[in-house]
Amino acid sequence: MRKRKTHELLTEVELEFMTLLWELGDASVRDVLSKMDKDRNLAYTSAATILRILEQKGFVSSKKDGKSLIYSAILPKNEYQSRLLKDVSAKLFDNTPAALVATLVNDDHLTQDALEELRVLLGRKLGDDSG
Amino acid sequence: MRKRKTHELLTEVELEFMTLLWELGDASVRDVLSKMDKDRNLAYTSAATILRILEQKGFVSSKKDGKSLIYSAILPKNEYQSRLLKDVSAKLFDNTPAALVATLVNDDHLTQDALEELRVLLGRKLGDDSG
DNA sequence: ACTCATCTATTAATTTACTAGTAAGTGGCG
DNA sequence: CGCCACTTACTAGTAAATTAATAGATGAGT
Repeated sequence: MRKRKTHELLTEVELEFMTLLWELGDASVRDVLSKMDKDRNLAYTSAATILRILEQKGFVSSKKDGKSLIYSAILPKNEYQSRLLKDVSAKLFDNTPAALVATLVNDDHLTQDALEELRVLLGRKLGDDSG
Repeated sequence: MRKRKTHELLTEVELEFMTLLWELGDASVRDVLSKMDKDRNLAYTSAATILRILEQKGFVSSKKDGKSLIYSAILPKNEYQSRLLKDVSAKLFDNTPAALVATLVNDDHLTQDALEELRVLLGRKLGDDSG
């Protein structure tokens, strides 16, 4: 038997929908569909199903408005960002976030400006720029 | 129809096996099994299946040694680390790695030492900029 | 109130992931 | 050689993820 999933992480499609909800705030099925790429071509009922599943899993809530449901995210985006990074850090970076950042920094995806931004951020976190 | 997967990212169990292979270097099915937690209780044939699948997907290679196969990782760990972070950055941080790091840094999972480590790292990167 | 467009809920089909059993093959050793 | 422990290959079964069709409910306009 496989272990029962705990629903702490979003699946691919669930993340796609949550991203839209995070941007939209409150949104109906129709709203979410409208915000998708046209070439996504997802059936209305499919979108409705995904949103219902997200609600079952506790990621979003819904309230009735006329005959339709208005969904909104319960799980905040920044909280999920933290959660995922924690998972990635544990699974692939030996629980050493510094190693994770090192990979990013050394991977020349970062512009000089981004690096500067990070230094400012770190400086603030470390208290001041001395020592 | 669903889109066919491209096999660029590892599944949960595949990552578990790759992690062991990265540590072991060359390894037989038996070797990998031995390195697992005892309470994992995975059948020998299950492990053999996972490794064969990893080979089909091109993540590992194998060579015959006596009657058994010796597997070794083709995909280097650091390359996969980069690949995954790129994916996470794109899907959840708007392709802005600095935002990703900001989340980590602000999440007080980081010890003071880890923060120091990061500053050193950044200093080095910002120091030897040549352009 | 009736119609109808639109919505939700249920069900189903397909694919992938994971696990393991069965069968078939092979090397080593008496 | 012939046995046997062990290995790989094949097959199957279950669960989760994704998509969508069908059926049932309901609000809005006439």
